[in-house]
Amino acid sequence: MQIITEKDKIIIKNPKNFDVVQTLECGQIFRYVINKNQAVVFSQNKKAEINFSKSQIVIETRDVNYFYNFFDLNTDYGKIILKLKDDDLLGKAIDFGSGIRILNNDGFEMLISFIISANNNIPRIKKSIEYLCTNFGTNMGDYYAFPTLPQLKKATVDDFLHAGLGYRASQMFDTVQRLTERDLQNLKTMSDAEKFNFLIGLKGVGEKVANCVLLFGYGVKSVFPVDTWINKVYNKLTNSNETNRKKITKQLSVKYGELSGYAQQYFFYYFRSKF
DNA sequence: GCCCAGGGATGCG
DNA sequence: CGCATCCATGGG
Repeated sequence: MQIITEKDKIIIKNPKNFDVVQTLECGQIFRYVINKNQAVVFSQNKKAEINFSKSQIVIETRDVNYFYNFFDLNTDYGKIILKLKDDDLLGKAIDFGSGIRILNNDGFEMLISFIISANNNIPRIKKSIEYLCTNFGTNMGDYYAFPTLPQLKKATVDDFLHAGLGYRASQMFDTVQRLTERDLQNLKTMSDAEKFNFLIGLKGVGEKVANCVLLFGYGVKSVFPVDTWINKVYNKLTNSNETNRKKITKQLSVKYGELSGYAQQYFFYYFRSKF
């Protein structure tokens, strides 16, 4: 595929391993709208409008550099797929979702989003996040930005309840109040293990949520988040009835190593779509 | 009414 | 440690 960048536009001709719908609907992002051959995607305070067809993807945005990296356009997914495709379990999932790319999203936005995601469903997660944006994020004119940490510190437990967080409201309040902007800066310089340990120390963050934040918010591809779907996948593929997600997480991340995050997304998208 | 959703916190042994 | 139970909320 050929990538051409202009002042406020990224043009991708003959896209390979880049399917806009698959990339947006594989569960890694909650702020987007798809309408036929168009999509709008939000990250932090930024927006990108996308027109796509089989032969071309055009991304229009005021933040070309940001979204070039956001859509991971420096990564060769053909190579990744080549390494993973031999795997006995993964072949079909990759055939089904070969256009998935793992977005380089914002760490704080992923942290808040995936705290909300715990024991929740995607439509409701989207609603809650939308509520937080419109009530605490900056008005950008035709949309609201994702709230910054200082903005979200103004939210009360009741606000989080109104956002539909349920029992996660108090956890969210605790974490938002405790987090400092220095923490967010420090996170960027920590090792992967240090990041993980810091994250699971926060209320509402366990192993799965921490791994999602690492994978989608900090570009750590060696983690394998195990949710209810991956749990089902694992049991189906191994013909078992394992419920210990820690065991599953360890086994799968050992099996797929540095490519765990990619493998996880192919599995998740395939099984959630088909079953 | 029951079961489920991109699970985590808590308590108990 | 490992394990069971509980947790708001909305949709099917």
